[in-house]
Amino acid sequence: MKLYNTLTRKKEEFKPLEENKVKMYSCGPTVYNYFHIGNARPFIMFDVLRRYFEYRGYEVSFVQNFTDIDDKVIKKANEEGTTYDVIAERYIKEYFTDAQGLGIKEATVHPKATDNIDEILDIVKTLVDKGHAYDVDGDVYFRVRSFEPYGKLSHQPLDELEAGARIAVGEKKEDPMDFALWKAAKPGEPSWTSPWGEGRPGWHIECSAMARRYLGETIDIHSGGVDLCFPHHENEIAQSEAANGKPFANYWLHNAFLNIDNQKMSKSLGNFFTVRDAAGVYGYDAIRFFMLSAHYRSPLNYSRESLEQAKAALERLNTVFKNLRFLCKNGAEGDMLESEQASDAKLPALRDKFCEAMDDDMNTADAVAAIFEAVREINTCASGANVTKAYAQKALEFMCELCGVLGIGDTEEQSSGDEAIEALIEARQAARKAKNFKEADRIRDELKAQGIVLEDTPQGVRWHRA
RNA sequence: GGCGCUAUAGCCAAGUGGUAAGGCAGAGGUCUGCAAAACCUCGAUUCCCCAGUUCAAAUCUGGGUGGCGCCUCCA
Repeated sequence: MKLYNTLTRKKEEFKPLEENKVKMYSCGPTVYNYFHIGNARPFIMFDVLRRYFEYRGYEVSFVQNFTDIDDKVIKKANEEGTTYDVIAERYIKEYFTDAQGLGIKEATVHPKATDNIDEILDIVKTLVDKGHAYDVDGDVYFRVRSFEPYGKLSHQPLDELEAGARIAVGEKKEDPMDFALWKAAKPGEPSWTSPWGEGRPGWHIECSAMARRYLGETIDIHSGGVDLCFPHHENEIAQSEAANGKPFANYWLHNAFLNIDNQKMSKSLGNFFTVRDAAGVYGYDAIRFFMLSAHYRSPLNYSRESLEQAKAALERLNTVFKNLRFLCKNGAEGDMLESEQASDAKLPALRDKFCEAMDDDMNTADAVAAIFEAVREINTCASGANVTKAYAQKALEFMCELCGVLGIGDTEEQSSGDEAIEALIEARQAARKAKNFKEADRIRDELKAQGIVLEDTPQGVRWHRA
């Protein structure tokens, strides 16, 4: 599998540290609100990467943190007259609600920054001891000039960065580029005891600490949004490598931004959407499908039209699942027909196409295309009057396999039994048999009013909720 | 100023040296009592513009134009 590595700016063959194992760390949300549609992109895309590794037989350790202490969390707590941990717990819960809706699997570990203060302090102490950090009035800063490779991820020469850096009034740093590892407590703020007095961790250090604690000093893959490349990820590298004396992550993956109507999402432009809101309009599954329709490193534009197109495409996909499940119950008994064997024999090539796409830096757009080629093949074959259960079963397994990797489509069967509906369908069938189409259509309309859509097939009546 | 990304049919979007995937929308047809779903057919002689390299370029090079991002604790 090839992955584009921001560190080298090249697609590279993925080679794990340990055979058949992958250690991944992905930057998670700051829990002070519902997460927004832009946050959803890395969550979904790196979930797909994780699923694909698992599909290919890797044992994946996937860590995604919750930033539960930071200015925004504290601000929200103050606004509500409560404490940071109440806010954090609430939005961690809400994260899981949205993540589950979007089909994002739980990480192996979802650590919180505040559960890792000891690990954080351990790294800060090491950095101070080694001369990479210094304390001023209870703050501790990382001395960027002491880490020679600084800038290797964002490919920015330090002097150029420095030219753009803003020096705040009352700045205590030795150098404008230095960043906070530990912040002295301000009155009324939550704090923890440290060798430099009461305080709380800076933002960047938590990821270095949690990655090391749960995955080790060197990990395979670190991922996140492209905006985190600098300074967040650059700083993580500086902290981890200066402290541990080892490479931090072998592969750095960054997803491109999600724009809203071709503009950057921002509160001031009024184009800020939470996943919760968007899901209410289009459904979680359409949002996920939409994300997969483009390559993760290409900018993607969120618009009403795009989401509606995604929803329509997903319906086509889900119709296949409905049809195949129906045929598994109502199809013909016996061995596959010759035409079905021929169709079945075409599927492995499409699986290969799917994998080739995924192997090429996780090209989900191409992978989805391969799935739709399979959809056409299966629909064509499964449209006759003599479709066998055997073929429907094999086709369904194939679809579940590929769609399962991407986490799209109705790969799980929905329970649908409803006697009242079945009775009406029977009555309509009797009317149709008697050529009483007026009555048959009346019953169909009656069901339609209840959101039940009927479809007549050679194998009988198939129905689903609209 | 520094570092990058991007421009493909009405729309979304792959393809990055060998003659344009897939989806949505649209038109016609088949099937159906009528529907629905599905299937078939139709759509870029062409990939922002100009020049160049090559037997061959959407794909490489140079120039231009448009859009966007990072360099401010934003995924």
